[in-house]
Amino acid sequence: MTKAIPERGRGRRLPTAEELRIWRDFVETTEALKSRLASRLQIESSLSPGDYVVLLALSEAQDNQMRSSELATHIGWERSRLSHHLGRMERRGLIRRQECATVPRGAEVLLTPTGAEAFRRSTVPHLRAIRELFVDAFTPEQLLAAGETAAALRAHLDTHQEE
Amino acid sequence: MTKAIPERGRGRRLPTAEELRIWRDFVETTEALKSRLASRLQIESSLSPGDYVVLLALSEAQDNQMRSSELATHIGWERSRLSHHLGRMERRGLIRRQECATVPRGAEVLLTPTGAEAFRRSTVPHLRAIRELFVDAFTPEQLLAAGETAAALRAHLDTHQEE
DNA sequence: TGGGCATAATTGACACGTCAACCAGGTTGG
DNA sequence: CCAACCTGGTTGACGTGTCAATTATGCCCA
Repeated sequence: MTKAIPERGRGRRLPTAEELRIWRDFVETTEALKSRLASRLQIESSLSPGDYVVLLALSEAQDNQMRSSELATHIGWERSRLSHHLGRMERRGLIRRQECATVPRGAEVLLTPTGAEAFRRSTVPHLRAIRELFVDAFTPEQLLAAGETAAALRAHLDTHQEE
Repeated sequence: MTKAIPERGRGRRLPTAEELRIWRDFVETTEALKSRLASRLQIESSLSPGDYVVLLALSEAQDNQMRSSELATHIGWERSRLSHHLGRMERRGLIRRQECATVPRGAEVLLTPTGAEAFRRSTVPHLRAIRELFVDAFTPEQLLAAGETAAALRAHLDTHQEE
């Protein structure tokens, strides 16, 4: 059945002009959204999106601290990326790293008072920006549709892992 | 009418948990999509997404060349970003820059045979990847919905320029 | 006992982006 | 005339991300 068109089946088909237009619109727009939010966060709180996710995770963690690789899996980052980022955050006094008592060679990442305060001050403006730039872009139905778009995409990407 | 709830009108409302969930899903997924496509392009053609858009623009340009700042506005990049990127592409022999005859202080960017060939070899695999990773994630209706999501978002971002 | 292995994390090299500063060459107005 | 500005473009500094290599530590087992 799927072989009805022998040499040009689904596996070889290229996107139509319309599909490509949607694709371009989609990437460009999400790109713009990301950068607008990043710049708001930077201006209002002197934090990058990366800083924010790290601070958020630590704020919600037991004792405001977490093992480095747990943190990495929790926020879905590669260890090396996290390591670089923690280095920069440590320089700015937002977090601290110390030897982990229980795990050999483990590093405990912990929120400093400075970091906790920076996060606390950033949340409301950041959430407001998310509402203004993202949520308010849609009607309630459109927002649900956006959620379903994301869900479909995610499911597809998850099942089609790189071989 | 919009003042029905005096002190907590639209201007102050924060996203609900559900809105936030959708938001996070949306950014994370688009992020993953972008990186998956970039890595396919890299593996299959040794090009970055940036390379691709530059090469695409030049391929479609008159005589395979374009003034630097025209190119920048055409693909929607800042001049400085383009300048840096062209430097890297020039090092790899994909493009060349030369003085512009007509415009004082103008730089003409032109496709080299190497660049043209690299682009030619990259298109089909790249389009295929777009179909596999993006288009095939959706039913036709979902794809349209994704297009409308992008359109609504873009319209919103355009009208709400940074003040 | 002493290789090999696995795990946890860091490091270095390099691509990419942004921001601000800078460098030409006009044009323009006091 | 020349200073003030505008345009086109580059540069440097720095934050960010990926990949591959490296370091440190414990474990397993021949």
